[in-house]
Amino acid sequence: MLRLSKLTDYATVILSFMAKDNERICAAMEISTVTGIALPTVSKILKALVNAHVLVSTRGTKGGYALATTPENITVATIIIALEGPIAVTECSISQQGCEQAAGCNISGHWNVINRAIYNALESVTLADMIKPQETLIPVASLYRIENHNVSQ
Amino acid sequence: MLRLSKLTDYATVILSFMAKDNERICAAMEISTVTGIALPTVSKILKALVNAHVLVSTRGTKGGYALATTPENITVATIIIALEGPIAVTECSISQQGCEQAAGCNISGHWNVINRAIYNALESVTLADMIKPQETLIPVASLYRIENHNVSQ
DNA sequence: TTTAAATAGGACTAAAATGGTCCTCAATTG
DNA sequence: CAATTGAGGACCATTTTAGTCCTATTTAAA
Repeated sequence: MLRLSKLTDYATVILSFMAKDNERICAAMEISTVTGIALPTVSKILKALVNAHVLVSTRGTKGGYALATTPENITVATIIIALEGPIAVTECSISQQGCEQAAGCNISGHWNVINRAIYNALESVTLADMIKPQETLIPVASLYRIENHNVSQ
Repeated sequence: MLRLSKLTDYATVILSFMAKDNERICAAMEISTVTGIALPTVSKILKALVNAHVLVSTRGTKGGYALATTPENITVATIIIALEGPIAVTECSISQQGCEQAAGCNISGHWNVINRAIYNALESVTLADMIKPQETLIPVASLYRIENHNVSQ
């Protein structure tokens, strides 16, 4: 189903909450209470987001987490990569050593096209978009097809 | 990583082989030999593709599988849906009952935009594209961004 | 200077999804 | 009627994922 993991889903919920009042420092405990996600799980997610430079953290009493930049500059692609690693639909698109399938696998180039398309779609939606009321987004819902898009002249 | 399953990956390999000489009826055994994928696994995939009307089958001696339509009419989206079910990046985009997260989940509408973008990207590549030599595809690799695409007038 | 509150990092366990195999039945051809 | 091939589904083993917990480390405040 091309599903992303629950942790990534949680991450968007957490970040959406933090983006509503950005600049503010939130403790993991507070986020857990507000979102209803268990504290250890929240911690795990926040740590991953710090490693990916989506959040910055301060330790000690009064410490916590805050957005590293404005919600406009945080894309869905960045969030997904932080939690799940590089966006690639097939195994062979990541490890460059190609697949061991003897005969008919010269299709990896085509997967790369698809990967790029998906990546760009995910890169095009930011955290700021996510916290807008839904109505504003609906007109954008009619969408893209590669064959209609005359990119190569 | 937004990965699709191995079975789906195998399916594209199998279909690429079948598309090279379409119209021809291939037995599961033959496909297994050619692709190097174990027979029971090949069978499982072929059955799923028949259920999704991507392939048609004939039983009995001299039976086997053939494409249900031309490679131009079989999209990557169709193949993925056949093996993995509907394309949806989050759980809540499938089950319409919404998530139980108490507070801040009014972002499902935004996921739908992303789902549509991904779906359309996958719908835009056909089996016929997949069996073309890679070179022809590379110019298309510069890609799409929602914000540049003035769809709603 | 001590204490409490907070994150960092990683190990570990349990649960769920996936991959892969196998068995029995049904259909078709020679 | 026998051989070949697909249909359908049950099943197990493995891998992945989710979730928890423990032990530092850092910082602010008492």
